[in-house]
Amino acid sequence: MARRSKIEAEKTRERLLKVARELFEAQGFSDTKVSQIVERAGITKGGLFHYFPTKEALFREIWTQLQGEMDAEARQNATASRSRSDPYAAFLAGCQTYLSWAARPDYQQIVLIDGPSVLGLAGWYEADNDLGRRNVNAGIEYLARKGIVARKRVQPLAVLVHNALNGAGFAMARNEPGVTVESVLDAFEAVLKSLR
Amino acid sequence: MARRSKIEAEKTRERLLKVARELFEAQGFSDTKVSQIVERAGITKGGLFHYFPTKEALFREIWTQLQGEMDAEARQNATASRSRSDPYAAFLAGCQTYLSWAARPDYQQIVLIDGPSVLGLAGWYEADNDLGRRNVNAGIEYLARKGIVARKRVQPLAVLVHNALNGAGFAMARNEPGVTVESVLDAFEAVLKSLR
DNA sequence: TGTTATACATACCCCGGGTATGTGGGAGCT
DNA sequence: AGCTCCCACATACCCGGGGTATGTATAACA
Repeated sequence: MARRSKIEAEKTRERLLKVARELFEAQGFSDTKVSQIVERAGITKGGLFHYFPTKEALFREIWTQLQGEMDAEARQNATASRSRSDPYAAFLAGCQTYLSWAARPDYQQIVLIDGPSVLGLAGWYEADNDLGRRNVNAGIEYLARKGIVARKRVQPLAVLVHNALNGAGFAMARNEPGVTVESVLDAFEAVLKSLR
Repeated sequence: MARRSKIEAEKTRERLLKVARELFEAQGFSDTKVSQIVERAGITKGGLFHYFPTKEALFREIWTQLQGEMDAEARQNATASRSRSDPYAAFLAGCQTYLSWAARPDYQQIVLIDGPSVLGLAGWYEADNDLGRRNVNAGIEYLARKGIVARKRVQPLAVLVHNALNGAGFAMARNEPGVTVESVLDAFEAVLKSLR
């Protein structure tokens, strides 16, 4: 076999991303072998390494892709309809979106579990700061402007809230009794309300 | 070389644990090679695999060891002096201990970063439930008995609080402006106080 | 003191990520 | 149309690293 058209090539690349994402989700990064990926994609190792320099680079692109999807949805929900005029509602909407993503198995395995170990603490944090936490920061900032929380507590509170949501996803994945998207969001709102 | 005395053997095993722990902390699990460990420990691969069936088993023991140390300190601080008569103070003391551990580089790399990816979500959660979260659960339970929080919110709140503390350690490691053990604990207490 | 069990050492296997190189056909130019 | 170049893969190979099979000398116990 030899060279394909540019359209075919783009399809191959997308097929690699799709197949790898499925495998990474199901088996984790280290248990997913390059041979498995290329087999399912219908090509050979040479093809994969033509598009991605390393297996880690492939993972990184999938990681970014997932985060991007989540961010897009969070932005959309946060600025939707009635939330537009109510910053607090926008904040809650963003949190809810984030929470529902943190409950997804693919998001957990790829972003939350393998992400830190594959990308390293620095790399993971760098990208995560730009996405998940921006919404949280905006929400806390709003509470500070309203005088509900002290300004000096904005940063630590944002950290606490962001990670509280992150970890809640794991608990939901385990089907812990009494821990669902609804109950967590309910408890979360109760805490925020008590702040007001 | 051949068989050593039991005392020597125990020292060898402890040396392996000590050296591996240092390497796991500095380089992470996957970047730490068995050859590195045995070289620093002054033996060969045969020796290591005599004590530990796999590299992962070695990691698991170190993971458990670290969690045990943290748990011991948390228990001690939670039941110390004046905290003994005040369950709320005991709860806070336990949280503070946990927070200070979550800020430690070794705890972060081994328990928080590599733990989930090496041990898997199930294994990590299983052990973590028995340790870090027991204290948090006890604290929230106490607040529920006092009627401060609704009983149905005990589980989700415990999840939120536990993970909020977990993630705060990462933020501190990054030297984020305004995020220290003191400021986080201050913000954390503010939230709890508003609940009362 | 003889026997056994044990604490390692030595040599090896094999899987998996990555590389070096080949090749055949599509795209552009004339 | 035909020639050339380049590119999308295929093939073959390397090598590092986890794990194993086996050997061996000595401590421990009878």
